[in-house]
Amino acid sequence: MNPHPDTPQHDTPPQHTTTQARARRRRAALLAAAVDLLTEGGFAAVTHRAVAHRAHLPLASTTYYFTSRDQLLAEAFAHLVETELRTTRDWITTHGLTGLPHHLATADRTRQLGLWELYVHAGRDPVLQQIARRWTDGCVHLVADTLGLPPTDPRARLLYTTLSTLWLEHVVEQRPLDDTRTLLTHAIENTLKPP
Amino acid sequence: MNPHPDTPQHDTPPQHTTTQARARRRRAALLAAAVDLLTEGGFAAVTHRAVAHRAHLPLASTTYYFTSRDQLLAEAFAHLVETELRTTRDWITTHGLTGLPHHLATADRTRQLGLWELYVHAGRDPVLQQIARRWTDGCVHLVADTLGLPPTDPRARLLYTTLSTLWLEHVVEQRPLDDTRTLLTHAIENTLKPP
DNA sequence: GATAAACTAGGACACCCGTACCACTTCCTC
DNA sequence: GAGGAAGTGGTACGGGTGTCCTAGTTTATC
Repeated sequence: MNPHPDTPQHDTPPQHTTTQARARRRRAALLAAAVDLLTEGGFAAVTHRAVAHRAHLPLASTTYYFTSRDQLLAEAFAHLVETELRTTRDWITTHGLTGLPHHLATADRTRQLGLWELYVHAGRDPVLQQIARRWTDGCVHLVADTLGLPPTDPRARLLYTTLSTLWLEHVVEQRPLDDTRTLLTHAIENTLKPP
Repeated sequence: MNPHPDTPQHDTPPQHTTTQARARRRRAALLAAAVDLLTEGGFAAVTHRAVAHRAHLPLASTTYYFTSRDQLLAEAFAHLVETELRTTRDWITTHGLTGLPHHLATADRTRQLGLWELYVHAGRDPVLQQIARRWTDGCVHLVADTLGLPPTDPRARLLYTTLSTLWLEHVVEQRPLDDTRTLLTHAIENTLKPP
């Protein structure tokens, strides 16, 4: 939460931290800045200069710690996916699947937009594509766990497809939340009832 | 299909066409070029220069016929949506819903990617957002018609959510087509069987 | 303490971008 | 036919981009 996690101290160089630790912190700061920019302004907002400026680091640090912008984006995507999976898992375990619409309503919309933006972009980049698959698999696994089904159960897979679209539509089109809620309960009933 | 629909003829100006018709053709050529570029290289590929070059027209023509790049993108999106809806409707009426995976397999993947890319981007632009809503509504309507349901039937809405995700995943993640097929048949059975 | 390695910081390069400008030609209206 | 509007095409401007280069500083290893 420190806004200046590693501002260079020209006058008083750090003493009780090794430079390696400092470098690690800087790299993490750059990554966090990239994620933030991605969620705020979308894909095009993640530029070397913007990232460096956000992290309070010189421009060249971005090319030093990341070989290219693509690599930076890939790592940012992976980071975002992991964070989002963990957050959603926590939320579901305490509130259940039916509470998801409320989660959608309270969550940061631009953040979700950035995630989806990168997801679609993954269709044009093999590296990102692999992360996108991990994302889908993680979500399906999450749904299966919540329903007490094996991860390969097609019912979990199907319910996730509905969940996914409802989520995407909520983020992109900003449809009324009540419709999403009723549709979701419909879907859950459908997948569990007809044995 | 003519690669040079309106190449300027410096030496022999057109005679049997008025300039207004020529201008209309030029505008359409620019729009088509924008759609092509969008589907090929994604969002960032649609630049004034690239569009003009693709349409074999001078750079300034893009700013003459479109007030800004945003307007050009919006019109390209609308055009793409309309075309895609019509194409899919034709396909479904002749092959049925269960044949959709085959349609996905044969359709131009990059084109679909461009469509989704723009769809997600619509979350950041109110004008595009409206087009995105029209797209979803059109798809739901299409599904409802095929199933013989009223357009407001939640079952059509739900089936579309599954369809949508399967489609998106196929385009982005390139999952094996067989899984998509079996999941789709599952979903169709689920939505129609359990009254 | 010397030497190599890692890191920092600023600037520069070449490129592409959206858009504006300006002569020029062609068409439509009176 | 005259004059204004519409359309055409080449170019310039200011700005932002990814990446590279280089000189300086700090740290780790011998």
